[in-house]
Amino acid sequence: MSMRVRFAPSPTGVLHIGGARTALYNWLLARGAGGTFVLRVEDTDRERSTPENVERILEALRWLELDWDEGPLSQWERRERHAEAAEQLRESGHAYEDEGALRFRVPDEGELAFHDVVLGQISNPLAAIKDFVIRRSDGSPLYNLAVAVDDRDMGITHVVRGQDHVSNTPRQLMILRALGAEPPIYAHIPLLHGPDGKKLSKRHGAASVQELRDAGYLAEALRNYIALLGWGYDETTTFMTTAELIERFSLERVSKNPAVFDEQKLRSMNGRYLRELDAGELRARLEALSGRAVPPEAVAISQEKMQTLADFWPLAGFLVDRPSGYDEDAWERVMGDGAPERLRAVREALSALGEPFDAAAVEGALRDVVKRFEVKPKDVFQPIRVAITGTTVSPGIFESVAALGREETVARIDAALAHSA
RNA sequence: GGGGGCGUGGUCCAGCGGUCUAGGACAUCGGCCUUUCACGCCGGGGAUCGCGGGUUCGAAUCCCGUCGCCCCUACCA
Repeated sequence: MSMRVRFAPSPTGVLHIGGARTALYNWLLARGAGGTFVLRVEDTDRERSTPENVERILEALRWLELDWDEGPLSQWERRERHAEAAEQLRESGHAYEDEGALRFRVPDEGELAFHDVVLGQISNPLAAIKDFVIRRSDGSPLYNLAVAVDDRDMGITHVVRGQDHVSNTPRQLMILRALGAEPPIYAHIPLLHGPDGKKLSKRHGAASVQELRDAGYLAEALRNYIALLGWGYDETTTFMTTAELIERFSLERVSKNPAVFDEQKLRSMNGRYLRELDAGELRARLEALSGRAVPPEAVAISQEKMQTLADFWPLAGFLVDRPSGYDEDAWERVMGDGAPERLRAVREALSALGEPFDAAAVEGALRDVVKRFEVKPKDVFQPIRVAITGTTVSPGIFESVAALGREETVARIDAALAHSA
């Protein structure tokens, strides 16, 4: 029997990080074993389970590059099967009618034990589980029934889901057993918390893959980071390609305790992925995210300084648009005594510069000015930086000036000079 | 209340009875580099492994208790 794992997101239209990690673990498991990764929707809430919401989830999964082999089967298509199973359970005496709803009968005593791949042996006294509703009075199925029936019908062999479902497992096991079905292998992975120890939510900043994508994170970096949230390969490995992740991932090594999502670490890892990207590829991604054309030189001089694609704009956006104004703080600090005079000298030097107007030539001209005025390099460079970018933070000044071009640089210096007057 | 699960520096992960004076990453601090910010490199601080017992020559690692946190206990998923 080949492995079949399934991911069943809650179709709220937003793929939360926790859900993304669950999907990733399922996907890694299936890919690593040459098995099948399938999707399905089992949320019976009509408000949530809309085609639009489901499509948004699928988009997020596609962006993460977690391809699936089938599905998702919509909840509504399987309604018949759920109804049949409920009826079967009623007829066999495993369930009974209670004020219109159908309840599953749980024995008053006894013990239900099962093996969990990450948690080990888990045992529950049945006395602690009340008879539970499996079909509402309006005839619609409830979660525990739907899951059990779907797992059976789809031949699911491995169920990897959040630890909040541990307590539901005995109920699903009882339904499966009453239906005469073979139970799958269960693995419950730890939950994700925000920095305050509470369940991760929007209050904690970016909490969905859609938000992370828009914030300029790379899918491959996110996969790497998320994989490490509850799993580790060995003592020292942090960076792994997706191929390595697939090869090395195993449920047995998944941690048992809840993890806290730390965007700073994601940023740091993303920065490294960004730096290792081919410049052309990075440019393509910047353009895809922003929908704007990005000059190759702008990418080249800012690549080593960004951590996310969004960082590009404050860093090198001055090469695309003329800054709308000057950062007040920066202006104060840099445009003090003598700065205008030095800027004028820079202006003349650059104007007089021959071709090619490249970083090396610009450096020569600017260092001449430094020498002539007998000041520190930054006394010349920082005013230029503020003049052309509006701030004190930018890529290297020679590269920046060369990338901007003589004409535009001079124009911006003139504008700054006018502003200081 | 009942049931279940978890507990290693601020965060994530490693550690599975001795090689642990507990390792790596992020964060933090200091230094180098230097035109800013980063990157990179070097170095530092920070954990009596929740706490208390026990087993053992020896425990972060095994056992018991205790405390804390989380989950389920819905005609939510």
